[in-house]
Amino acid sequence: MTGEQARGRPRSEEARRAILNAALEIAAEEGYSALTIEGIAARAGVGKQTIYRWWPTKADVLLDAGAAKAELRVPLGDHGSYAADLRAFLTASYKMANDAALSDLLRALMAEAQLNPVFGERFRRDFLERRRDALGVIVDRARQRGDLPSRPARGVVLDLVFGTIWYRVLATRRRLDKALVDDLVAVLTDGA
Amino acid sequence: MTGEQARGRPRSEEARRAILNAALEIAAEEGYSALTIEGIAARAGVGKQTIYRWWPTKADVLLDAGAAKAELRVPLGDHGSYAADLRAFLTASYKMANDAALSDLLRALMAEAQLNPVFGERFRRDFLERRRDALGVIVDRARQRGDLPSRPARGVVLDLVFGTIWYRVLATRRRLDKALVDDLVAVLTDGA
Amino acid sequence: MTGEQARGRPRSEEARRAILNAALEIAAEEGYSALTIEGIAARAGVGKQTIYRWWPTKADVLLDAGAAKAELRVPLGDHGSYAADLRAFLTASYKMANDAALSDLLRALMAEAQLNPVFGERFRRDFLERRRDALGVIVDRARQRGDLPSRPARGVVLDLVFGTIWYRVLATRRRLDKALVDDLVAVLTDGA
Amino acid sequence: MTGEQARGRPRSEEARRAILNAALEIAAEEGYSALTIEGIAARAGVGKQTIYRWWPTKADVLLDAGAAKAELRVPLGDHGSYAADLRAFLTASYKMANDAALSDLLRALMAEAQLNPVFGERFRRDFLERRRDALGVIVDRARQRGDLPSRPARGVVLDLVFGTIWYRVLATRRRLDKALVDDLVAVLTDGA
DNA sequence: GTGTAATCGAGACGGTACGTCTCGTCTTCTC
DNA sequence: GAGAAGACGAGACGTACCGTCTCGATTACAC
Repeated sequence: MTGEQARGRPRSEEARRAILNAALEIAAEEGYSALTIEGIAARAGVGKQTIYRWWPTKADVLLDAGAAKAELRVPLGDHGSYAADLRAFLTASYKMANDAALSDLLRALMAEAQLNPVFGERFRRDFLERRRDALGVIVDRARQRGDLPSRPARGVVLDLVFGTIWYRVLATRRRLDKALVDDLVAVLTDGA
Repeated sequence: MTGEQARGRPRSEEARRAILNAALEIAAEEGYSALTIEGIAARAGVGKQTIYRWWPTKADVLLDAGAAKAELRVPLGDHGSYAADLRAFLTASYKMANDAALSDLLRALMAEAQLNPVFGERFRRDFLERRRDALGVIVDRARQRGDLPSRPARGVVLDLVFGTIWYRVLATRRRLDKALVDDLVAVLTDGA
Repeated sequence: MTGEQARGRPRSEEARRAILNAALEIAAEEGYSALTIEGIAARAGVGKQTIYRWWPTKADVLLDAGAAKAELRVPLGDHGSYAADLRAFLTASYKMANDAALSDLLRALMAEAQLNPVFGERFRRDFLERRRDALGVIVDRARQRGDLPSRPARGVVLDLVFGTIWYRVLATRRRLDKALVDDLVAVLTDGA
Repeated sequence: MTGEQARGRPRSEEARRAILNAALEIAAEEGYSALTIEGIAARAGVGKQTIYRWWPTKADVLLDAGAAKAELRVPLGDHGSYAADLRAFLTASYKMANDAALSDLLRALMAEAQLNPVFGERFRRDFLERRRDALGVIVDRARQRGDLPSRPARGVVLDLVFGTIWYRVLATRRRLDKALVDDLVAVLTDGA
C-alpha cells in the first residue's frame, strides 16, 4: 500500500516551479549571499511558509533547482580504454566547471555545506557521492579490463580528480583546460 | 624612515589581541556560523567599532587570528630528492588538515571566500597563494636537480596536491593518511 | 462597509497594549531621555520591528499612550457665564498640569515637537489643536451669550490661556494655583 | 584677589570662537537635532576634548553662542506710562521671536531644557530669569508711578506676557504681530 | 635656558542606541 | 489542508555619537 490517501489541497506544482526559478534568478543576478527566503518568496509571489514547508534551507532550494540542469551531463559510455573514458569524463566535467552560472552555483553550495553541517551531509550524499560513483564506474570498468595502474588506490583516484577540479573552481578560479585534462590522464594512466 | 608620523591615540595592542583570541575561541566553541561581530566584541570586552575599524569582515578577523598559527608549519628544507621533499611537505600538510580546530577554521574561510568575493581575493592572495609558493619552491628545486618528471606541468602539480588535500577537507571529510601521501608521491614522481 | 478586507495575520492588540504600557512606565521611572525603542521593546517583550511598524518615533508611542488618559478630562459643560465656564476649564487644566507624571509627559512631547518637525506637526494637529478647539467652544458660547469682552480677540484668548499654562509647565516649573486662575479670569472678563 | 595665577598654556580664544561659530552654523544649516559635538569639532577644526573642557553639553555651547546676539535687544527706557513701556517691550520681543534663526535657537534651547534637567536649571537661571527681570523692571516702575492695575499680580503679568510669546513660538508657530501686542497691552492695562 | 603645567589637534577606545534586515513561526482568510 | 499575506519575537547588522583616554606638539610662567 504505497498510497497514503492525500487529503486536502494538493501541493501546487506551479508554486514549486516559481520558487525554483526565482531562486536561480536571484542567485544569478545578485549572487548567492544576496539570496534570502524572503526574496525568493517575493519574487515567486509565494508565501514564505510555502518555502519552509518543502525545503529546510535556501541551499536546499538551490540544490533542488540546480539538480535537473547539472544531472546526467556526465557521459559514462565505454570508450574502449581507461584513458579514453577518463578523458571523456574530464572533458565533460570541465565544461560544467567552466559554465559561470553553474560553477557559481556549485561554489555557493559547497560553501553552504561547510557552514551548515546538516545541509553539508545532504549535499555530500545527494550530489558529491553521486559524482564519485559516476567516476567510480569508469575506474571499476578499467580494473575489470586490466587497464588500471596499481596506483593510486581507487579512492585516491576519485579524490585526486575531483579535488583538482574543485580546487580550480574554489581556489584559483582558473578555467579548466585541455592541458589540465592531458596532465591528469597522463598521471593516472602511468603516462601511457 | 618609513614612519608616517602617528597622530592621535595609538592603536591598542591589547584590544587587538583580545579580539583575535575571542574570535578563535567562539569559532572553536560554537562554530563559525555562530560567530558574530557582536559576539566577538562582547567576549573581547571591546566596542564593535574597534573591530570594524581594523577588519572589514569577521572572516578577516579569523584569517588574521589564524595566520600566526598556521604559518611556517611547513618545512621547506632540502631532503635530497623531489620525492623526499614532497613527502615531508605532504606529511606536514596533512597534520595541519587533521587538526580539527585548524581544519574547521580553513573550511570556514574557504566557504566565506566563496560567498564574499572581496574577502575571497584577500584569502587567495594572503593565504592560498603563499601556500602555493611554498610548494612551488620544492618543485623548482626538483627541476634544478633534474628530478622533476616532464608531466604534469608545474601549475598542475600545485593544483593536484592542494586540490586533493582541500577536497578531503571540504568534501569527503576523511582524514588524510600515509596511504594518500604514498599515492600522491608515487603519482607525481612517476611511481619511482 | 469601510472594511478593506484584512489580509495576513492581524495586528496584535496585546503587543500594542504592552508597548504603550512599557513606554509610559519607562518614561515615568527613568525619564523621557532614558526612553529608547530598544528599552520599550525589551520591557514589552516585543520585537523592535513591531514598534517601528506602527509608530514612527518614540514620541508618537508616548503621544498615543498618553492620549486616552489626558483626553476628556476637560469639562465643557455650560456653567451659565463666561467667567464660570473659564474658571471650570482652568481649574481642570491646572489639575492636569499639576499631575507630575502627566506634565512630565507633556514637557517631553513639547520638547520633541521642537526637535522633530514632523512629529511637531502631528503633535500640534492631534493634541494642541484639539485643546484649542475645546476652549474655543467656551469662547464661542460666551460670544453668543453676549458675555464676551470685545478684547482680546478670540485667538488671543486661546494663546493667552494656553501660553500661561504651558509657560508655567515648561519655564518656571511653578505649580498652577487658584490665584493664577482668578487673575486669568479677571483679565479675560474685564475684571468683573 | 581674583587672580588665580594662570599656569600652563592659556585657553585659545581662536578655538573658542571657532566652536561657537561652528555650532551656530550647523544649527542654522541642518537644525539643532543634527548638531553633534563631533560635528562641531570637525567643522571648527578642533579636538572634541577642547569642547568638553569648556562646555558640559552642546546646548550650553549654543546658549553661549547665542548669548551676545540675543542680549540687550530689549529696551528698558522709560516711555512715560506703563502702556507705553509695555508696548515697547512687546514690540522688541516680537521682533526677536519673528527672527527665524533666533526663534529656532530658542526653541531648541527650551526643548533641551526639558530633556536635560541640569541644563534646564542653567537655562532658566541664565536666560529665562533675566528676561523676567527685565520685564519686572517695567512692572515695578509702573507700580511706583501708580500706573499698575491691581490685577493681575506681578508674577502673573510676567507669566502671561512670556507665556503668550513662548506659546506662539513653540506651539502655534504663528508670527507675533501688532494685533497681539495691542490686545496684550489692553488686557494688562484695564483696556485703557 | 630649563623645567613644569595646562592647552591644543588628533584619533582610538568601550559603550549604547539607532533603524534595517532576515530569520523561522504564527495567525488570519481564501481556494 | 495548502496557499498568499503579513504580523510576530528574535537578534545581528553596520553606523553614528557619546564622553574618555592617550598621544605628540605648543605655549605660557617659574626658576
